Amino acid sequence: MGKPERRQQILTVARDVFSRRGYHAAKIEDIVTTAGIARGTFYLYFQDKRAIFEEIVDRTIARLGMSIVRVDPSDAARTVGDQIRDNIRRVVTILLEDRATTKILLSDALGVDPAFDRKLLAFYDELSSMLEQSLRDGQGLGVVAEGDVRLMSWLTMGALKEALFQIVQRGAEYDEDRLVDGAFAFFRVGCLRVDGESAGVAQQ
Amino acid sequence: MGKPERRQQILTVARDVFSRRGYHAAKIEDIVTTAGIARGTFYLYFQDKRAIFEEIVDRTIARLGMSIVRVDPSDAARTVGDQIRDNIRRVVTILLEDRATTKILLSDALGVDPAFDRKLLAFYDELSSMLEQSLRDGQGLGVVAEGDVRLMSWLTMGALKEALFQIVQRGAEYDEDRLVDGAFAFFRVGCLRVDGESAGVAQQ
DNA sequence: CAGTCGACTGACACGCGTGTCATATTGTGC
DNA sequence: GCACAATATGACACGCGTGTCAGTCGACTG
Repeated sequence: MGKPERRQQILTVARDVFSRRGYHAAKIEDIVTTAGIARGTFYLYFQDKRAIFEEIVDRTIARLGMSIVRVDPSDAARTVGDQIRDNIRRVVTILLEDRATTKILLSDALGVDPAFDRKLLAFYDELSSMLEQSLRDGQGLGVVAEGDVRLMSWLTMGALKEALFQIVQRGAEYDEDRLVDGAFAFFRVGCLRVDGESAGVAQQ
Repeated sequence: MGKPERRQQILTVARDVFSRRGYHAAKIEDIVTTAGIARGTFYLYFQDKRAIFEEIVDRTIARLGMSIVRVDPSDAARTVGDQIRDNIRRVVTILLEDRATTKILLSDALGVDPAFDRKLLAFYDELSSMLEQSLRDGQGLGVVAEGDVRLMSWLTMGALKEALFQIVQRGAEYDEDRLVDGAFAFFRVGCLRVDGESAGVAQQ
């Protein structure tokens, strides 16, 4: 087996092991025996456990980062709603494509080590800021509800994260379109239909 | 110091250490030195590291479980909307009350060990099922939008979890009312205002 | 066939953190 | 101020997983 193939093989095996056991419970021994190689071979290809983990997660993070396209309200071809929906779809597609990595990203990636935590939180921050800015722009255009955009961006990100986590966590099949449309509808009109009857104070 | 006080002291210190360092990075040594006691003393009060962690998390989980009250549509005094808002408020109050524990619960609790993971996931499942059932009931009453209730319950839970996580993670002050009202508004009417213009397929 | 080189091997040493236990210290009733 | 229990101590042994490195193997070369 050539060097690049071996490297890729170890990466794939490691991804599955991390996904199954979680970062801390996953032993190099597990990866090595599953891959059918010796302990030492692993260290010819990766510096250490953290390095291979980081590489696995980084790939998906990078793809996610690329997948989000700024909404252009002046685009005559695609409505703002459709552009938003497309963003959701791209994120969902990437994350459902490689479920093992998604599970790692959404449940084990935090708590690996302080430096990596910072990196991951920085990524989420970046996403969140981008979303926040988009929402603010949207408010100016009247396509986003009034209110705290920072909170909205958290709520939005969290909603999608949890849905994707549940789907990959349970290994359940779940139709991509169903998820994208369901999430989009949720962001567009919420889920409660209690308008008018609530005696609560209106926000803002 | 009496036995119960000492026990409580260790619990409090441990909570802070877990919150700061995360489960795996937190050493018994850290807890013990912070509490100003000897290593052996710790083991007089708790069986092991996992046991004290579990006790910390269990408390909050139990409180959360108790805090959610079934919505009663026939209640003349409180509208359905207000009852839902109250549920959100109770959850938020509990989780913002003890931010250290909330941070542990929302970022470190998964990946501690397989048995504990199952337990935690079972709890989330329970919450999710309860919510799902409520949403289904709500659909019957016309106060919940049509659509996949399971997905809605994930989106809802995730939205709240992320918002709370971000707040405690950053140690940011965030007004409880602002959060409750913002989240409620989000669940009620979403955040996008792109009605009519979207050429996308309507869900369901 | 000897020589060289890259890929692979796996026994082992090392560090680290946990949990124990024999001992010390503190507190209490008489 | 003694006896005895309750509480606390911390050096230590143990297990475990990581990362290393001296050495094997086979392929290719002149």
